[in-house]
Amino acid sequence: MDRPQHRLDARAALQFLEAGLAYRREATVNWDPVDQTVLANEQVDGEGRSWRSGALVEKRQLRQWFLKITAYADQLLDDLPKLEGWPERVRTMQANWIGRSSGAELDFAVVDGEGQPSGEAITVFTTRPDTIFGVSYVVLAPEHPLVARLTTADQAIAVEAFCDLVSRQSDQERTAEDGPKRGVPLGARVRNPANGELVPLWIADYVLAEYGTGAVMGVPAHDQRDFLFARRYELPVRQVIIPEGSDEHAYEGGVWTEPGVLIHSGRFDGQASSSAKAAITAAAESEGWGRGKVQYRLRDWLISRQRYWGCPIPVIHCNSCGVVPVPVEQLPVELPRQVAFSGKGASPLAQLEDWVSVACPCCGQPARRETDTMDTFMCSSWYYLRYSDPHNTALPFERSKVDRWLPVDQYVGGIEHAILHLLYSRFFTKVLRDRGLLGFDEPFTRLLTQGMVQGITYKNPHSGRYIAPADVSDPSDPRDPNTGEVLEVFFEKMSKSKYNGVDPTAVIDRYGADTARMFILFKAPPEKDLEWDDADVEGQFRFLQRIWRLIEGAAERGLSLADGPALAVQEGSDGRASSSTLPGAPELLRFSTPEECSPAERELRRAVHTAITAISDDLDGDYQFNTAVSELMKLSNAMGGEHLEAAGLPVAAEALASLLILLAPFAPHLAEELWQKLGGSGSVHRQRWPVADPAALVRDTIPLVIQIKGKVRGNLEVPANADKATLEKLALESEVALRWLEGKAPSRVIVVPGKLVNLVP
RNA sequence: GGGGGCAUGGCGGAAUGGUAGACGCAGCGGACUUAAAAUCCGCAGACGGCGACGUUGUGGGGGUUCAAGUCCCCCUGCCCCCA
Repeated sequence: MDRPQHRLDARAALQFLEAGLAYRREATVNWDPVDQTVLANEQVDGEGRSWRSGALVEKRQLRQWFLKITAYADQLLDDLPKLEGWPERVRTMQANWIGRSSGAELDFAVVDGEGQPSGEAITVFTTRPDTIFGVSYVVLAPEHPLVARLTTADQAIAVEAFCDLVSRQSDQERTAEDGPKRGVPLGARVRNPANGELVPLWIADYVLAEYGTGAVMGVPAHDQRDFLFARRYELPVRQVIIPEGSDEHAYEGGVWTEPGVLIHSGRFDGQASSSAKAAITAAAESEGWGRGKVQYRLRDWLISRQRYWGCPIPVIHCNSCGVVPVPVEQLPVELPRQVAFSGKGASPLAQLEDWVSVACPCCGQPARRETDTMDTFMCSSWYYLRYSDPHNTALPFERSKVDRWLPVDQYVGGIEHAILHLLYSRFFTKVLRDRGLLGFDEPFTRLLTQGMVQGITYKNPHSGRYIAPADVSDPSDPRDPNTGEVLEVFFEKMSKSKYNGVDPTAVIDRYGADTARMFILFKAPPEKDLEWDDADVEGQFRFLQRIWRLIEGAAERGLSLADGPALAVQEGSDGRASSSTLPGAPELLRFSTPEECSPAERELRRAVHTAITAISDDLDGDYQFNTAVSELMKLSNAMGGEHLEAAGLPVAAEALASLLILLAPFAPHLAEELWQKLGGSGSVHRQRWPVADPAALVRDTIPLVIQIKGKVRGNLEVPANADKATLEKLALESEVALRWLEGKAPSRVIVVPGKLVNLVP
């Protein structure tokens, strides 16, 4: 199957191989024993079952391909503050996902039955080296490579049974803080390097092989999970940190995880726990039993998939040359057409001997193709770069083109991509930058995480059944059509099983695309979930009809955009001649001086230019489409009734042209049609965006708010240009002030010009 | 358990520390109509008052300020992410 995208994806993948950022290793993976395939963590439910087969997922060790995203962990974390155009919460989620924590690796020597060193050591990772004197046991992950060797004969059966049990659990189950902590002792002991004590070695479900060193030190007095574990197995709990100013009985029977002061810690007694972390790490380094270590929660990215669909990882395995990249001229690796989908076994590709057998590109000896395909997130991590150079057949993209168009100014996606796609794309960008293929650090300058459309949902609280809205006869008193029970009503993500979906084509057939679009924009801010409400759709439709009647009425009265003085043939700033209205260019509008306008005209112009200001602002920077639509409504209200008729042709034409140009992005079809109806030249979508005329916004008088001790007590119409002293004088003389101050002079007067005067008695 | 976010009329939602509730939906009253729909005009947080107005009000409790939905602290509830 020839897939151009695969050739390009393969090229991208080779970049990682060449950079040394792709590797293969044994990994613990989720294995579905029924479907015989690997599952992603997200595809395993809370009970540890496959989302597809329902089988209990097992842990298996398999050789898989990884991309070394951890090599970029620091950059991915440290560059987050630069992403000022991203929502704070997405940045926080990425920072938490990367999870950089500073701590130490400490070595616990394994001892034999007589307490003598056996020559082996367990290295634990901890963020709390300050608590090492409180260690009462050391725990390995059941998958830890030393488990088998360190298990004593009398524990062997128990250990094997436990490992088998744990392999059936999901990571989430294993590490949940409120879940049971289970484990078994191996029989061996280790020596605490700080105080020489011998403590038992255990394995437990709450320690993961993939995190840190796969081993932790158990400090029950200062870690919640260690505490639960110790209590269950009656292991000692020794407090070594106490809250400052308290004694060692301060939290007996509980856990203290906050900072404090060290006790029972030899030469470190009395130190603050914060400084003891560094001091104990330094001691470990100088004495050779540990070292400072920065640990990440982020794991390398497992990209192997045992699927037919997908781009094959472009390498060939040769017995003498090792892993050899498929030469560029042989890309893409074409997928075979004759495939048996048994649904079982490894990748369907692995069963096709003809396809798998190939000559090594290096030495020509018989070799075998890689049969794993790549995770689909590989493609989505760089597709946007291709848009800068879509017709290039030689390269995925050319640097000059990608540097010209990228990074993406405004990216839009759901919050569900906060970690996966958005983190992978940032990783790709940094790698390709370091390979010299592009010249920027981040792929997306601004990010909008849009909300979901939710549908009205009816549910019978007793039976738990969902009821289709069509079956609810009276929405104001929703009842189950079968039983008559009162239904629960709420808005939820649309889903077939909940009968709460909305068919967009039905809405468009009935009201048109303009209504549907405006409803969506108006109903809620873009980043919020939106509750689909037919009554609101209807309301939006009414608004567009009002505009239609407004324009039609104007056209019937002979108003035209073609012959008003407001229209001037102008050359646009881009040099393209366009005969268009320039409603906002004050130098062109001779009628715009306040003296030449009637009071009604000035009022109308103020409404027009207020709308221009507000809508332009709403479309710039943070997108506030909902308030932009409400400004359109205000403008059309201000043009309704007698208001438009009372204005002369130039002002009326300016108002009409402005309304349609402002409306065009929201209701493009209607705006264009009405533009033609009014005799506008060209297309409404090719007009210059209006610029507000400051002179039109000026008022002679403004309502001044009079506050007495911060409470609004009245209004006063005052000259708009009055200075502070005048405003204070007017306020003090006002009827409101006389009534509330009862003749006494206020002790304090705050004047906010243009807004209010606050008189404090 | 940790981190993040949110909380405003009957509903969706507006409010650079400066008149809370813009705009809309639902509602109520009126006009038009034989009637209904559509349309147009008006009312509308709550409580009190015929009214002018007054009191109160942005989840709860404190604080900063002449002034707090907005800033700070504590609490409650809901949502998301991570364990």
